[in-house]
Amino acid sequence: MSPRPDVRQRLLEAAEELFAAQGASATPVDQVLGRAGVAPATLYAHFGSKTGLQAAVLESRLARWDAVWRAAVEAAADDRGRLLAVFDALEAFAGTGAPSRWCAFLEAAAGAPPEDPIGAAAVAADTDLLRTRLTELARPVAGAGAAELAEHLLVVVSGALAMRLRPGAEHAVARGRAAAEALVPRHG
Amino acid sequence: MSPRPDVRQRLLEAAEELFAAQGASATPVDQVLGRAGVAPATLYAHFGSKTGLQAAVLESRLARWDAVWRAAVEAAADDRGRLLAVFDALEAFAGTGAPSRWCAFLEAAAGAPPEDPIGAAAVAADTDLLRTRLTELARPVAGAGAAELAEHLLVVVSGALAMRLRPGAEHAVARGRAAAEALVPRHG
DNA sequence: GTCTATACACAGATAGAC
DNA sequence: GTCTATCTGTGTATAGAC
Repeated sequence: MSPRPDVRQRLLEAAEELFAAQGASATPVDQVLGRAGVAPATLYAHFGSKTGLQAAVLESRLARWDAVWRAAVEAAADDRGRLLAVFDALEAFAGTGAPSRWCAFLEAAAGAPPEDPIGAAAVAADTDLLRTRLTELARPVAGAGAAELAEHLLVVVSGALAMRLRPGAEHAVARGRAAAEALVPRHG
Repeated sequence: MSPRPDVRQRLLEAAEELFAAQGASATPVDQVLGRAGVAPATLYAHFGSKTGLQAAVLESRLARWDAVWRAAVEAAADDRGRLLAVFDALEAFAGTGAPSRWCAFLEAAAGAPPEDPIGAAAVAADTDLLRTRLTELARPVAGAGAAELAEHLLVVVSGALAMRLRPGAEHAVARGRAAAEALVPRHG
């Protein structure tokens, strides 16, 4: 019960907020340190480098996204609703934690060179989760066409995330959902 | 007829290639100078700042994209083809100039803070062109539903661009086109 | 208009004490 | 484990000569 508990956790939270809001590459380490109230050496003792910190943030973020999406699926009423629940999850996820500019995984991929292991791994894990779960959820709706429908929805979800970079970012998820609804057949 | 003509143009071309391949924020000015074979002071005499250079690059790039897209529309056979020609244009555009990692306009928006005038203006101009022309082209296909269909396609196009950041980037445009084809009715 | 040389700022990371 | 203080590299931009 020291007056400064869970330094690692505080660093993670500070970094996640700032990285989400501004982008990781646009966020100096000093700013994370300032918000967490921690000294530089401590950060490097825990995470080794800024990249290590970023990897830890993305890992934690992916776990949270996974949980939020799962909950949204469970809350949905029917097969079609469960498939489209990814958009409920996107909205719910924006509510948890700090506001984020756009997708942290795409941002990591965009901000780092293609061969960078951390950016590549993070976006690969995110993509894998999206593709796998969308395919599962599409099966009751589209049967043998599930993989194809899931692929189309993966494009639309990615598009909804990219739309957050365009003017009118507030409507990005709603626009994505509208496009997706036009894509998913009304009844299996 | 000096031995070093069109310094401005050479800077623009060098910057466009490097910015497209690596992202503007990840590209140091020195690298542009090296490729163009030009001294630092010359760049600042012409463009004022790195940001100014980036703005000039984006302007030139938008003009090229506009022309390529226009040509793709003219080459298409029917109304539906003209609407979907945006995907032909995306492929053709990737062929012109240097290879690019993903969309330079979205990259500018992602790499700069939201209030940054240059990133915001560039992505706004690009978005406006996409939305306006897609709506025009959707009219013969969807009539009164043109605006709505265009909005859906804007999401899909943005998604195709974002898919270039995910594993399997080579198939990004093809996947976008497949999703779009499922969205556009077969005959008006 | 273009060059050489350099100023200035800041970011990521470390040394060594406590 | 955490802190204070600092080192080092690099990036943008400019001064001043030609």
